[in-house]
Amino acid sequence: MARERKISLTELFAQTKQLLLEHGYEGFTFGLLADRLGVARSAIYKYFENKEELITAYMVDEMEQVFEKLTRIHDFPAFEEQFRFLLDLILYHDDLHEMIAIGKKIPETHPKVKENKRRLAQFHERMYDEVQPVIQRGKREGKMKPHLPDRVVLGYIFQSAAVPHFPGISLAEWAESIREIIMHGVLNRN
Amino acid sequence: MARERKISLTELFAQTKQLLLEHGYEGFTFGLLADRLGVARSAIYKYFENKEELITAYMVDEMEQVFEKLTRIHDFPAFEEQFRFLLDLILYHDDLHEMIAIGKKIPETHPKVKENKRRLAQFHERMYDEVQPVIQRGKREGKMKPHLPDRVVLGYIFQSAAVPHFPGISLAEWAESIREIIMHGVLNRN
DNA sequence: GCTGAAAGTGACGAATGTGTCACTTTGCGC
DNA sequence: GCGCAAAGTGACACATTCGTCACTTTCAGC
Repeated sequence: MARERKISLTELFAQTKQLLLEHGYEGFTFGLLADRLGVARSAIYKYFENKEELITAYMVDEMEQVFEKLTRIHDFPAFEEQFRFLLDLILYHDDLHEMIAIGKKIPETHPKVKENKRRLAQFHERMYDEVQPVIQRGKREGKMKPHLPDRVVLGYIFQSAAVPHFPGISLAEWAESIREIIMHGVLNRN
Repeated sequence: MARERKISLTELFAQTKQLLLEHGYEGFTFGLLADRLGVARSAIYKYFENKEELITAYMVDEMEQVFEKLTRIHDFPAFEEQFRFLLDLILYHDDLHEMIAIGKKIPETHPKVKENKRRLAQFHERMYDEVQPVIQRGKREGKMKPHLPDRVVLGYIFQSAAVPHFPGISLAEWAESIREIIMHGVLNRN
């Protein structure tokens, strides 16, 4: 019973992501976004009251997708496979941690923003809950060093996605190297 | 033959760093900085023409200090000590990589900015040149895995500083864990 | 004390971002 | 076709940042 949409939510979130990565949270404006979508700035206000709400909504959406993928970790029977899956998921998702950093800066101006941030924090916890058993299983089976704190191991794996890509080194080679370092370190076994 | 300074360059750079970490490049303004320094905004223009110039100048200053420390790596005779020194330097300098990321966003509006960015890039190269021999020495002495690309190893070590600190885990314990992972990985030797 | 030069101030016009609102456009159900 | 409601537009008032400039303050040397 209404006019056809010019703005697709998918496209809007995609461009939001792009702009956030390029300009950071404070450099993100409705004007920039509207230009990219080929639409008037005021049109975006039909969907989101301000940039805090829009950005947190985008992040919830992104988190949902990643979480969805992550839960498939339980489809693998062996620890080694689970660990490998986790590393792949994170290494080929290298912009997530930047988003997390940006998320921390968003002030809770409106109730909707507060609600979105609450959901984000919840996702974070749920992801941790999902993965920690894998880590503990690795320790229990004697495959992972027991004295390393779980949170540090997870934070470490997560952060590895941010290691810069250098020209001359392919993505696959890069990922393989990072995976090897996480598992066995840079030094030879003495 | 002039009036006493109210603005100290040291203090100015310190607050610049603070503000950059809190608000990012695009959220940094002369107004914010002037407030923190207890000075009029226009006073800062006596020293820097705009924020690009100020920020790049600060970064050059910071880089100089880090580089200065880094060169002491050659004071250590053994590879193990050099490697340990490198890790300590980076792990206890955990905001550097954020600065690098910010540096990439700065547009070259003025000649002075261009010059500063040139010097920054040069520092980057010089730091790499300083450390690469250590990596190669480790490989030559059979202590480091030869198939890992030098740049990935260095990028990796550098990036490790960004692993988040969790409450309940002391800085020392954190650093010790990270160091262990970099050297030998998270898995037990099968 | 007078002077000159560096240090700092306050106010201005220009540019950009924000949120809102009256308005137009579009398409579905009747 | 008519009407209605959702989608999108353009302009307005307000706030913030930017760079500049004429001005005042301070202090060292004469």
